[in-house]
Amino acid sequence: MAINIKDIATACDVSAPTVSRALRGIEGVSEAKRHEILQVAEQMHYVANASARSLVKASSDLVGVCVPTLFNDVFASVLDGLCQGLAKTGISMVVHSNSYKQDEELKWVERLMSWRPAGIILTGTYHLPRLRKIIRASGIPTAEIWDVSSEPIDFCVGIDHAKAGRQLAKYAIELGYRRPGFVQAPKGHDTRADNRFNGALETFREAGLVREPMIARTIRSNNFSWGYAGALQLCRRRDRPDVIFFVNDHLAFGGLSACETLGLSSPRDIGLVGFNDMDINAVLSRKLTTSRTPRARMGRIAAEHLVARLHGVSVPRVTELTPMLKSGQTTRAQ
Amino acid sequence: MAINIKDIATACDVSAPTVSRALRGIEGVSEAKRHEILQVAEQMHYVANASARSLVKASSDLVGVCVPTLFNDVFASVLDGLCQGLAKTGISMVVHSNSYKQDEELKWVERLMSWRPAGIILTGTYHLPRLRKIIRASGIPTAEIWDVSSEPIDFCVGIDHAKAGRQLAKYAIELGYRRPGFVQAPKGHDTRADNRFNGALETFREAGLVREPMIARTIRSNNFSWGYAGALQLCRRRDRPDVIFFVNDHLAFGGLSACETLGLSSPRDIGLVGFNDMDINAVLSRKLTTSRTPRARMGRIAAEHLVARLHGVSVPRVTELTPMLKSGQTTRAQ
DNA sequence: AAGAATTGCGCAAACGTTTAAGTAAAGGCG
DNA sequence: CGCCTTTACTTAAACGTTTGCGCAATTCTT
Repeated sequence: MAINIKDIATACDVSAPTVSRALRGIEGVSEAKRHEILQVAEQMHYVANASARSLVKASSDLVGVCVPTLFNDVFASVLDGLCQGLAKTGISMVVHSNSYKQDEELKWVERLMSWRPAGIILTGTYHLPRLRKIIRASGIPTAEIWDVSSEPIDFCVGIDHAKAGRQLAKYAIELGYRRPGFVQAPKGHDTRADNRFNGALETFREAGLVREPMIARTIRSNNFSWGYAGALQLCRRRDRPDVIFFVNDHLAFGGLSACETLGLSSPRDIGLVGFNDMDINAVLSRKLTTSRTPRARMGRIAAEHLVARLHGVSVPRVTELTPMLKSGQTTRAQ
Repeated sequence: MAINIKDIATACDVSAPTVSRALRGIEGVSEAKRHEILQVAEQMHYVANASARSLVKASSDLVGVCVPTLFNDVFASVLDGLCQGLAKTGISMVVHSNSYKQDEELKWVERLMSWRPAGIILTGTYHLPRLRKIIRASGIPTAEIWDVSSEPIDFCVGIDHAKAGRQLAKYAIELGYRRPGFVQAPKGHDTRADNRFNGALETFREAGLVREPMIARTIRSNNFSWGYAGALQLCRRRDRPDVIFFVNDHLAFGGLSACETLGLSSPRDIGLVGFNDMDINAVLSRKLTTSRTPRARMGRIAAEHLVARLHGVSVPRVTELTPMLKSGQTTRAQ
């Protein structure tokens, strides 16, 4: 049915390997023949068979990418950056969203492996042991993004979330906040968020300010209502926090609305702190205090490093980028 | 290096085809042998070679998905829905974001074809003629989502954007708005947005209300500032519009900020209308007037239909879903 | 109990490409 | 002119699966 290399070979009166070489631009084919072959291939609508190629090469030009969610500019940015960085090298992306579930990530990687992918990109540095083992054993170049670890599977490009949490907490303390509240994910749901939380909490503890942290750990169908519900829960306490840290900006926006609902005004009555600096923040009249994560850069670097690795060039095991604190109008002025 | 079916065959003292049949759960292998084979495969860490399988089957268990952008809840929703709908059937998604560029979509499809994908999912129903030809010729089940057309390549699942535009315009006219402005994409950039625009404009024209429509056609680095800039442009005109239609909610939020900057209050001084009903809208104290697009449902249906097609079951050529008008607080009350 | 049907398996070929090894012709050099 | 090198190609084998066919052993029929 579909045209293959042999059909072209017959049409051009040469052998299959010659066609193969001509198509790949490899030495050993006369200029005349090559030209003829390319022309015939074009007009016969020849489409190479990637499976056959992968079979003999024992490796494909596919790269697997697993993100925890697609409903987040961070991962959209990363995917977008990867897409642009990889597409020009002829690599295709096999994408999966695992809803923050490690076992689903593992299952997906196991399926992915059957394609002998050229590279793998995972989110975060916490994975099931079996996953680490499988990937390590395969020797496939693997990037872990968004988080950093001293012992990546292969190499990582990300930020130190605990540090980021500390930075935000330190800033809040300087502003005079003393009773922090946290709208978090259930433990283990989002390890990076947990790390930010722990970093922030530690900082408050070291300043001797917090014993029992006020935490809301609910999850809702979407990020905004999750933040809304969490903020509501915290603000209704008798010892209402004077500042709330949200898992990310999405939740913080929800929190902002919750405060309005309760008649609380930010920053007068309560401080609100997000994370990521979503694009929407740029156009808000009352900007959120948050931390700008360099996600586009992260995607670009991850793509570059991965491509380098595919060419056999070695890359740094750990590439730590730094988020930038952005003081907004949801915390009091200095 | 990697374990293959023959290694297992040797270890179990059977032939390769028997192992193949055992692993695939196909008749013709005794229960005892099958059990032994599965066990040995497991402990030898056997990973099937998808390329080899695809080669002989002349088709892979990959599905290609192309979206115009990832920075939009609509396509995040769709991808998420597809991911969940397809993953359980063992299908992997090859994803590409083409930045609304048709020629890039074409190039990507050409690359994709080399994998002999089981299915293809495209966004919208406008494509380069060559792309239609290629896909039609391949006979690969193909879904076109987000838009509908009476002549889909194969089948489509989406909404009628012109109708959606008309619905919003009709509502605005009922509310008494008479001088619409439009913050649009450059012509041809986003065909669906153009259709919504045309539908809305027509409706105003039919009501005898508009001669020369007021249009801002700028693009900015992100949607929010794009809407901001567009609104600014329209509001500074001497004959300022009394209602502005934005390509989507993202832009409308930017527009809302622009109005605040200019000291204009919505809905008192100006009406603002978005599209999509982004999740954030649910928690805003002043909700945007917009149109709720059934994107999650769209993704689910597209996945279901595609899976059905893969099993040889036929599906309706055109599945039209309907968006739901959501009146908010950025247009005056009825 | 003889023939027919079924079960459980092996053998060989095929899928489309790449790669290694080989060969004939052409060109270079003394 | 004979030898060596280079160029342009061919042939054969390999990659890991699946599939169609064949064949023996077992079970079922009458």
